Amino acid sequence: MPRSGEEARRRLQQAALELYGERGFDRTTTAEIAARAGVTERTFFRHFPDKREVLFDGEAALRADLTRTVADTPEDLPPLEVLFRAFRKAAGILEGNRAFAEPRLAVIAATPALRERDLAKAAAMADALAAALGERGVEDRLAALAAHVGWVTFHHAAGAWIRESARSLDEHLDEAFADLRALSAEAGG
Amino acid sequence: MPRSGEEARRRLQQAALELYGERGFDRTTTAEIAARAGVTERTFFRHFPDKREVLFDGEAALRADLTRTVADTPEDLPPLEVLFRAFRKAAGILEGNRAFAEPRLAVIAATPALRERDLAKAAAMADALAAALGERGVEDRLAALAAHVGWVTFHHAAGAWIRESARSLDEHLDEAFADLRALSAEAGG
DNA sequence: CGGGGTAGTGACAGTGACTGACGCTACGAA
DNA sequence: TTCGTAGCGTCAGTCACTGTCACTACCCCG
Repeated sequence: MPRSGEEARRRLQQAALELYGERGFDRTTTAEIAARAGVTERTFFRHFPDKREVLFDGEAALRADLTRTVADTPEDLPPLEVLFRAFRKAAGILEGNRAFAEPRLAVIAATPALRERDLAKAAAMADALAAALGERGVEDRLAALAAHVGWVTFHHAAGAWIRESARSLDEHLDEAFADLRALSAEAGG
Repeated sequence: MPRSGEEARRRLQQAALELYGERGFDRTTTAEIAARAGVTERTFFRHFPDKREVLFDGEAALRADLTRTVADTPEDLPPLEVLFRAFRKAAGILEGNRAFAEPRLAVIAATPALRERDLAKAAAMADALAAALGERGVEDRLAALAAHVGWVTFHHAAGAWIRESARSLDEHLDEAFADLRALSAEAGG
């Protein structure tokens, strides 16, 4: 029924998130998601390659945004600092999506199949960030390490932000990266 | 046909590995695996929960072996050193399984669905190692970090061992952990 | 204003992963 | 020998996912 295509896509995401939350991922069928979104099952698979991916649609945009920011950061800063600034810049997008992000993380945490996909997305994200750092001249292995560490720190901050509604994602990012610096400092040797 | 149960299991693993290598993971059906192993498709799913898991059967045993070794290491050593010794001790198991390990890694590297599962197994392994370190009195966050870093280093060494047949897994482990120490030393700050 | 291209969709059929239920048989213990 | 059980075969069924074709709303160009 929806004409624009983008609208159907959004309704499918919303319906999937609701149903995964209500009955659990395993006990909801793609046909049910499509029905709640007012389309056919076939249309679901036209928008998303599989039943899991419907919850990870924003990742590509986030990845593009982060890597572009990393590439465009002008100053000659240490790798983790570059990542930190990119995360702070991207935080705004997430802040506006909290109503979607919160139940999303809850469902992922409760579903092994979704945690698996989440790990794969994290690995892809780290690879992309490492490549972006490499473009800045950071040596390969150092870039890879910084990208992985940076991403898990961001992920950690996002989780804390969801659990602790009171403070902003920016504050959680500041705190997480401060903790990281402290950890690194005391781990010397 | 096989009577012991364990024999059917091994034949299913062997058949799956061969077929995944010959036609690729996506183009082999569980029925074909079962047929080559001389059993029914239903029996395949009695031994393995899904089509991917047939390649990850040894992980539980390896995990048990590693955590036990970590727990039993008597001296008061730094966390990464404890892990390093556990890996060296477990290396013997893998050395004897090279004929299985080599094509296995090739298939995993070539198949996104299997890489996803591999990442999940790595995360589970790191969690188990972190818990084992925690039992030794290592502080939680430090244990988690050491476990993750240790596991990726082990994984890295195992990959190098597969690619470079000439040298033993022990040698690759020595080199990987030496590299890790050098990296950590130069990263201070 | 009319006609053709196209993007998004519905309908339908089909494959293959995975599950539940039931019955059979080989084998070890009593 | 008999009985319990573990491993297996068989069958039916659900559901994720795919290929194909036809339809329709919209958009652009004439």
